[in-house]
Amino acid sequence: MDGLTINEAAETTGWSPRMLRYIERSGLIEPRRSAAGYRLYGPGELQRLRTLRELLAEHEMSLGDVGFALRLHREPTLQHAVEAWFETTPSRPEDVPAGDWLSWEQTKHERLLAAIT
Amino acid sequence: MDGLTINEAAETTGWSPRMLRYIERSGLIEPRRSAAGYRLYGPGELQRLRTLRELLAEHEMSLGDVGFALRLHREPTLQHAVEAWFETTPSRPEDVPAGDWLSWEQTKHERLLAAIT
DNA sequence: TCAACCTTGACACATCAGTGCTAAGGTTGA
DNA sequence: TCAACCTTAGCACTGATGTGTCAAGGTTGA
Repeated sequence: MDGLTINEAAETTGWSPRMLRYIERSGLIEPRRSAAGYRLYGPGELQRLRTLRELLAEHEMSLGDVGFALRLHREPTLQHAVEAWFETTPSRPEDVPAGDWLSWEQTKHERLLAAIT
Repeated sequence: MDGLTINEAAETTGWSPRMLRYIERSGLIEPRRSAAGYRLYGPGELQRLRTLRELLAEHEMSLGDVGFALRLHREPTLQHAVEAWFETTPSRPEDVPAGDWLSWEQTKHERLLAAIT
């Protein structure tokens, strides 16, 4: 059975066995299994587990954040959508002649009317 | 007072006023303020608010996720750290002569001993 | 002036993330 | 064989997210 079992991996990485299972369910690090279903952690997994701890500690982020970064990494569509949102400039009153966009956005009363309709 | 007030912005974007304040505290969209401190949403903010809703709905993600993506966008250091973690290959037993890494990782008993010491 | 709006602060509640622990049952190796 | 390990499932608790609502007090505009 080459590879460390969950308790051994926990010992050498500093995570608790409980968290190793949780990290696995989060899709971050999925060790292979022995014939009987035991988790077997190889050197690669152990390294990823150790650096994962540093990553979280040094950059004030959560497992969920890493999980999302992984999604961005694997889903180009998602990455593009998010970047497109960033491109939506925070404010550009020049796009529309001054004072004009407000009328386009409708006046308060017209909007209320529209809401009722 | 050019710009929509919070309730007006809520009406046209579909968010509740409560959520607009929440989104602001999350650092996602921060409207400018009038002299008296009223939030004033311009066309840019309104657009971002609308597209934000679509982004969340269409990609099964949370405001926290967008916030983290924004951090990645603004902190190259963080982005590099995360990418470096992804590079840590999920498993590469070839790096070390077969059966060797296990001894390097110490045997179970040696590790237990080390743990006590 | 005064109704209708705005502000911040706080209570409340559901859901999820993170984490520990126990239970019931299978695996392993000296 | 049997102690020591593994598995999944589930209860439980803290803290954060997401969201509503109410209170006390300032702003605005007809």
